[in-house]
Amino acid sequence: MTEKEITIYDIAKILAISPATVSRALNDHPAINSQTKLSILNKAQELGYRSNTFASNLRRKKTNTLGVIVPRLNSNFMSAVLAGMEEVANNAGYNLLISQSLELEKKEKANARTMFASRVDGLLASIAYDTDSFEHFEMFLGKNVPVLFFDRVMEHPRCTSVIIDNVNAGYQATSHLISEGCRRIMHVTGDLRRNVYAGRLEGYRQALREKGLDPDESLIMVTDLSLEAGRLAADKLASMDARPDGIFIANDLCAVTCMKALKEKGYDIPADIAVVGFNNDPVSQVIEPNLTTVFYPGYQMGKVAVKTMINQLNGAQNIEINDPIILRSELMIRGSSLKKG
Amino acid sequence: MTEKEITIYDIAKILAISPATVSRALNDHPAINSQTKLSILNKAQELGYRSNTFASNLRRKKTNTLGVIVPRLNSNFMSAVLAGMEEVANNAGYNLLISQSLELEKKEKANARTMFASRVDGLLASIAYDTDSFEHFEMFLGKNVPVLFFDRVMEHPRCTSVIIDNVNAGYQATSHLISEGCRRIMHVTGDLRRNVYAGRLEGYRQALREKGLDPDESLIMVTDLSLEAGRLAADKLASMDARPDGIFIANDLCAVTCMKALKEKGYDIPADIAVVGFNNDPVSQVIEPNLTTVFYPGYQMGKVAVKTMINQLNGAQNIEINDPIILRSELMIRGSSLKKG
DNA sequence: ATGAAAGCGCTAACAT
DNA sequence: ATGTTAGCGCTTTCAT
Repeated sequence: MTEKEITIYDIAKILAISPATVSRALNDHPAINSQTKLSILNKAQELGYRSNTFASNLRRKKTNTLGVIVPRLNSNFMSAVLAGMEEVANNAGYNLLISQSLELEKKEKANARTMFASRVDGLLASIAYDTDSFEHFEMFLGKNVPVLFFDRVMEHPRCTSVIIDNVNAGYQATSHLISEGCRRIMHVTGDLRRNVYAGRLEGYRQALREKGLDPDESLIMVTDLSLEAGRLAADKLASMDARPDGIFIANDLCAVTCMKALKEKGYDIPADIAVVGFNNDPVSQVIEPNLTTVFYPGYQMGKVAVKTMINQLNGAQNIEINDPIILRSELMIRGSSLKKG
Repeated sequence: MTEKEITIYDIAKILAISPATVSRALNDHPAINSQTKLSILNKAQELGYRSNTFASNLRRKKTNTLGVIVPRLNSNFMSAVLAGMEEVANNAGYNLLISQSLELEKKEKANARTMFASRVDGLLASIAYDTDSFEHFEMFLGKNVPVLFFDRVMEHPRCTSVIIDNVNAGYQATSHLISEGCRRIMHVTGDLRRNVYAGRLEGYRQALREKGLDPDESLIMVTDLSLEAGRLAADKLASMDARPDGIFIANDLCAVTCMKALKEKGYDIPADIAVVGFNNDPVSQVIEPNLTTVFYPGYQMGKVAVKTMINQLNGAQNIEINDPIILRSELMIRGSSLKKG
């Protein structure tokens, strides 16, 4: 039933030339007569030839595939990252093998193994909440397959990172709250093993210290940033004696749930309590008042990550020099934090 | 620099057996002595052997890769679908090559070409808003590569579909509004070339007719279901002489924006106007009042789609008998539609 | 500018 | 239960 696949031998035979010439023509080899090349290309087209990537991969020991492991696909941010990655990858002739860890180190490891077995040329990863070990990435380095981290990164001398300046973003968010008159600012964040959350917390502390506000550790709440966590944060806030007048939450979805809970409790946002989120998720513009948040360039991050990876694969990039690549983020000021108007 | 890759020949030589035996052992061939198998497996492990999928693919003319094309990755629904697909695929030894069309037929076609060139064993697709042509799927069928559609499907005698009963879901949603006392129900939907939207509209009409309510075509609004569309829907509703008392919107995100706009205009939801959405997106539980919506089993849909595909690939499924597979959906009744309490 | 030929690593038909 | 062998389709050195 299946139509026979056309190979370069078929084309060679018909054109009475050698397979080598056909292969060269198809790969745009310079030393091929342009007439010959043209006739080969035409014939290939006519016969519906498609190159057999396996034979090619087998021969060249390259897969032209990049593995991507993300915590979850279902965020606006990740979707933007992937769109950016795909664009650059496609243009450079690479495929993407994408998988999600669902925030579990265990699944992340399984994904990594699959990628390894598939012999991806490079691996791009953003790590799960609970990942501690680097071991599942080590095997790639062992085979000289570059590993690049983006957003949620691991420090490793041989791995490049593409990130935003989380410290600065946290600093901006907190400074903004302070400048709006907040003096007691709560911070809800995620697993501090992850750079993104540790950084934002650090920025929060910096801003407080700089303005002479004493960081009160009881105002810091480490959660899983789930919707439920947002509700819990509101409960905690409401139960405090010295009630906070501002709250900085490291994730918009969580922040939105928190806002909702606060409103139910009768708080006026921002008058009673100002709120700042993180991610510029669409919901930030759905909730009322609209949520002040930190935009971060997912699309660009995806593009930069893949570009960097491909440069490394092409040897254009010195792998020894792998300082983190830091992208700009931006505080989007909206109603939820504007006490002063 | 790169460590030498271990092949079955290396293992064979060390163990003084033939490569064929090694291959069989590694593939769990029944006719292999369990002692031999064990020693081969141990040695493989010890040497860090990994099978070369290209050589294997080349030989077997199979890639063990399924292509997946979705409109967008950034929805809760799609992310659930993909998680389901991944689980089944991984367990069956298949990889997933995932790409997004961003709702553009043009990109969908480009994605399809990439998948084709990558020789995926099967293609799973949910089609873009504006796709008219089937041509980019035809090439797969030409090579006997099965194509399965899920959620947003195209009718084709040789393609299986995995869907929910959109007509029934639309019927349930609308009937619910009617039973809550609504008499003039607006319907905001997406491109009617897509089964999901056409079906929901059909269900809406059925429910109205059944209750003796005359479907008023001016109450039907075809949009791109974007956030902006939600605002426009609210504007339209407010501008109508005979004002609707209920609205059924075929997408939660759009519904939420619409609700927000309605509340700004001073409408009381559900008293003035009852709202029903679609998808059971997390935002449906963030907006106030919580949004009544239709849950639909993404995770299960993904699992079923891949299972069906793999069955077809294994010849276990008769490809000629490909009635659509219909999954259950469920109306989640919440505050936004409860006029009667 | 083109060709001959070897070989990438694996699998499967056939043989024992 | 195990071995022999051919070949999947391509790329690439070496020759011409």
